[in-house]
Amino acid sequence: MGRSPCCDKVGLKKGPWTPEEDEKLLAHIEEHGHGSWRALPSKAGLQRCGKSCRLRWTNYLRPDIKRGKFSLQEEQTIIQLHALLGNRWSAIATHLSRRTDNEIKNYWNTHLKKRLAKMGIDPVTHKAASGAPVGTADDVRSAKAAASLSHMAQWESARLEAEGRLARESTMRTAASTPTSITLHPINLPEPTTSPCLGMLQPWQGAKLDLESPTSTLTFIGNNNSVSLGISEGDPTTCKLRSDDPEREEDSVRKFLRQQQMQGLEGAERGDEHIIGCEEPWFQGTAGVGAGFTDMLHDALDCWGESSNGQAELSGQVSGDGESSSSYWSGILGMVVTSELPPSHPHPPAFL
DNA sequence: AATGAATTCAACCGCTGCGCG
DNA sequence: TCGCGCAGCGGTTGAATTCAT
Repeated sequence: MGRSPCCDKVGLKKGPWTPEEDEKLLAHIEEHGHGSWRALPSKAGLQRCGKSCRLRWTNYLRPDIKRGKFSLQEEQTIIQLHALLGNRWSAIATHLSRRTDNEIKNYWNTHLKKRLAKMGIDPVTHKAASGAPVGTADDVRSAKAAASLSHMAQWESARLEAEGRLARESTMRTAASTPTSITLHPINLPEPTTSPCLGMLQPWQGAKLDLESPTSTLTFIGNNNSVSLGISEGDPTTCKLRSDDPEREEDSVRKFLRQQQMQGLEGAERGDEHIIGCEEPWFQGTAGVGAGFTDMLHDALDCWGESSNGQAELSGQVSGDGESSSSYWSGILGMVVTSELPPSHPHPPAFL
């Protein structure tokens, strides 16, 4: 670090791009691809640094960019993903494939953050802000819903981390051309556990490992190794996939994720999968999670809205989407708000 | 109509992670 | 194994635009 910025080179232009520069960059990339960004400016005849060119391309010139107002669905997706991923804009952007990370970041900072704050939700933690009005039964219900959002976010975040790690490793191992889909082979799965700990994961079992997810490039090749999900003895709240052997450990995580997937598939066969108009194909696979979050978020926002000005603003934008709520996820929310959620599971699982 | 405040968003800056020699 | 160079990411800036008075 401490390296001097590439744009410090004398003679390199900074600031807004001119139409002529855009044209040059566009023409060059269309003809040759971007190749090495560092080498591109000289090849394209631009007095810019490669970094600037890359930024201009990815944030503005790329032909597949969707510009303009964000739809309600996109807003929901951003809020959900932000709850799960935090300020990882590029990761969020992969789920809104036609939006750039910069645009999403800007939109969050200028619109969504403020709106959540207005609703009494801390945009950082996605929990009810400390100063949020609480008192009525609805307020209490809202607070619980918000708390559950955060709780779910922790669990899901841990799962996504594990999934992402496996995806990276899997990608390195397979090193195949550019497979973007997962090949699932039938395997012998263990009976679903009745552990109270894993029972907590039931809500996520409706979420399949998505076949098109940009973050899910796993390729599961079936094998007959036994699954051993380590449950910490004496502490049912600690779900830990443990092993002394990294290989077995990875295998366990893989199978754990696959178990969730298979059960999700079973759910789909039963027809109890609900999808709320997610734009991205991959999202449909994980709609259980997304829709659930959406519903819960809506529910929480609705509750707050009844006692705040935020409702008017939000309701004005909510169309018929809310109609297609998931009974599955409503059930989860019901479990939460009626305090059936065991309070003894305060920690997300450690997918180590 | 003028002006200052607020908002938006393209672009920059600095840091991190990864691949390669 | 280590160091370098590169691409990519997230935070920040500031010019342009819109809004309020």
